[in-house]
Amino acid sequence: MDLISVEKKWQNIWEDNKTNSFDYDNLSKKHYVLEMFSYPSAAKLHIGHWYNYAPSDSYARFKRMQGYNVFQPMGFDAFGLPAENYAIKTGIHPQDSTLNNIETMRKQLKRIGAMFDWSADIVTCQPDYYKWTQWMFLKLYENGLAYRSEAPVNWCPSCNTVLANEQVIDGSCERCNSTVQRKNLTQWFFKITKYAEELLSDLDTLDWPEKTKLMQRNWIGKSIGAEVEFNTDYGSFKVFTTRIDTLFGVSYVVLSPEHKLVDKLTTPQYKEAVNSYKAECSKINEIERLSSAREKSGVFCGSYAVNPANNKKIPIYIADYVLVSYGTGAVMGVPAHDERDFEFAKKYNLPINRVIKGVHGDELPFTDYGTLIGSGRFDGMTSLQAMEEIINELSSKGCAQKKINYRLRDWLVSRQRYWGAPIPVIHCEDCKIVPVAEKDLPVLLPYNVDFTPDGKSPLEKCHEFINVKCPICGKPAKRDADTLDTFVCSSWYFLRYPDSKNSEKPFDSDKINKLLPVDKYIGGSEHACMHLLYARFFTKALRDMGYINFGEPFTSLVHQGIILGPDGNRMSKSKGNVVSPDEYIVKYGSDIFRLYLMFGFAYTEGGPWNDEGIKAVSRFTDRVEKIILKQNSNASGNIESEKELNFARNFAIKEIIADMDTFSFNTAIARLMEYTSSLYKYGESVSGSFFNQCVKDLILLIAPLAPHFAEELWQIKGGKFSVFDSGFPVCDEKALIRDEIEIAVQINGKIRARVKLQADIKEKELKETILSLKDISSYISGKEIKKFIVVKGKLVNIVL
RNA sequence: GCGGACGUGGCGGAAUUGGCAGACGCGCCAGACUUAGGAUCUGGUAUCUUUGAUGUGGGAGUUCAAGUCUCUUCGUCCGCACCA
Repeated sequence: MDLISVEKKWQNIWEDNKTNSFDYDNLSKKHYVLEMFSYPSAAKLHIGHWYNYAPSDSYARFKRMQGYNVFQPMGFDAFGLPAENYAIKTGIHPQDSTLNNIETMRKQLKRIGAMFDWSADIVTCQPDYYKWTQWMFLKLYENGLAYRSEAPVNWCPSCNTVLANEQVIDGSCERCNSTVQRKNLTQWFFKITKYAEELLSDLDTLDWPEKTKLMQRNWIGKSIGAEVEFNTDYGSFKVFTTRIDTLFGVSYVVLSPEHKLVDKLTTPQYKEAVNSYKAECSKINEIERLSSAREKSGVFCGSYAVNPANNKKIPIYIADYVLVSYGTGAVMGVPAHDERDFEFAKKYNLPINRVIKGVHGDELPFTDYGTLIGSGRFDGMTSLQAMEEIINELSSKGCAQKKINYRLRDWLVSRQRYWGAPIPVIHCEDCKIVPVAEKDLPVLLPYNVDFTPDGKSPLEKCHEFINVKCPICGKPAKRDADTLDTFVCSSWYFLRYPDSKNSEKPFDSDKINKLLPVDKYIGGSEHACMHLLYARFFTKALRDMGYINFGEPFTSLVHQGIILGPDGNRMSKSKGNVVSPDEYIVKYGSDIFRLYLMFGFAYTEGGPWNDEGIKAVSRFTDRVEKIILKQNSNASGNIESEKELNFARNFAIKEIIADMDTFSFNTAIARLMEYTSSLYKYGESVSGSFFNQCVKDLILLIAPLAPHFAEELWQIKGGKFSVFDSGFPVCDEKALIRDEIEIAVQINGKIRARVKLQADIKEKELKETILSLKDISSYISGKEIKKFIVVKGKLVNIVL
């Protein structure tokens, strides 16, 4: 079969017949299948896109054949840094390069032959989409979920620009190699932490990979503890601790270098040392700062604090292993019972006071729970009792309280860049922050801007954009010059698809409530903690605002693996190991390529590219085609053969259904190969009518996996268009019942014999039969049988 | 460093979730057909000192039974909040 022309033929027929358009009037059996949308940073689809989309489409087609009304849209996540960097390098405007890339990618996506409903297409960089991204911002702001605060950015002093983390290589700017510094800017945040608890607890309701849920749990990082207030001569500060039972062992406290009180607490004598330490810290990133392999460093600030438990004066240090962004930005140092504090105390000769005793183990630091010592009236209590009691006593004095902390931080959404959705806010000297009115959306991103990096947000330099009249007082005012993180665009796109052309609202709530949540979401696991968490946050926020009636966007989630280069490394231009799908599509056609992607890898694992197996898949479709086109005019058939073939057929149906539901495409294809072999083996000895039924099922079974190929064969065999509206085969369980089954016989766990027995044999009879076997009785003679374990229908184990 | 995963023949991978390790395929070997074969078909293929024994990165443990569970160790990969 000339697959290339067959594919073109059916793609046209499907498009003309609107075969893949979603039926909005039949939502009772809807199935929303969503793949993470494409990011058009390069003009071409790479193997990663194919690997994400083609197998997912096979799943979607399978569900459709099972009678579901499948909605499978596609779009483009079109804002972002790479397009802007490309523009800085080449002078080609991000909008031009992006829209061009999208055009090419759309054509290539169509050649996959996936059943994307292109009428629902969205492009996030177009005003009719980002208008509603801005609307989301306004709604979050109205509901107290967006606020401004200072936050550090990576600043390159030589390029005069803010750098993304990815542009910082070993603390230096990727372009000019200068040392990157941290600089505080006032920026917008979304209050995702308000939903920390729900984001955590609702994970239990989701059909997601356990590892992904675990990663999100750890990312949210709930810890239950207490806040304790320490007084100083210059004001008080709080520390967060999960081990308030060790409070009597505190020998110092540490503030993070960015803590608000640092300057106040630093005495003139120590000013110089503290300032130079702070300057050093601003050059190191957080991952390095938290590394426990790095030697701890810190500096005394000259002041002392009072431990509220025992009124002891303890020194206050500034150290970079404490982060402002977590807890209170201050910790109490208990060297005897914490690894990091222990190291720090040894380095700076601070006292190490043991206050917890364990059952065994005298070595310090001792980080387990135990019994209190040296803690006044709390001596003798267990750690757990003491936590309770110490909090009670201190909270009555007003200097401690129970506190739950999350590692999760609020989401910083401001970007000092051009290629993103403008933040719909106006800054007026008198009226302060003025959100743009909904009727004035979208705030259009101007085309003519200078986005070369020179210290200012590109939009700030665009006068016709930045200068406006204040909508309240009419005085000259300025727009916010920053744009939104592209993760904001992708946090709600799944809500837009079902109503993508709505110009009145982001979506129609009734429609969305019927079509969502997404039933199956497929995309890379690298999104486990960010995109997937942000999308969940948006969903919950929109629910609480009353726009939708569900709280989780993605009921079920699957991660595809990564296809690596033939050398086992990630594909990259610089490594020269990029494999392009195009050459294979031209040579074999898209169905063969799709089949190979599904057969050659474990879907969730991926692995190094190797095209040896693609021939095998091609050979397989040839075999399928030949057997399907074979004539069998037998009036009647051999009963044994028909029974065997019927078993093979129904076994394949049953297994393939289970495999398709779990994205286990490689085993589904293996079962199809077995079934095809059975057709070769028994095809000539069965009746013509039975053979035709079997062949028809083969076409239906292969249809989701090789859609054009199957549609063509279906037509040749006289089937009614389309094969995808012809139903998926259903397993006849009766055909799977066998009269005889093989039982493995183990002695002390080792296989010594196999016997064929009647399937319905009674246990007593089975035992007798097995013990009388020649192979077995020789092992047993003269020994006592301690146990006789029967695993029904599989094996027995005789323990001597 | 922290968090998460993975490790099975020469290779890609399977294993009903604790029950016959290596399904299916590639490669290789042998045979058939053929003027011819990098086509097609059939059979074989974990290893070894082969009446048996060993074997799922290494070491220990739980169990009648471990690729699967526990501990430990080595190696590889992903994420770490401004790449998306």
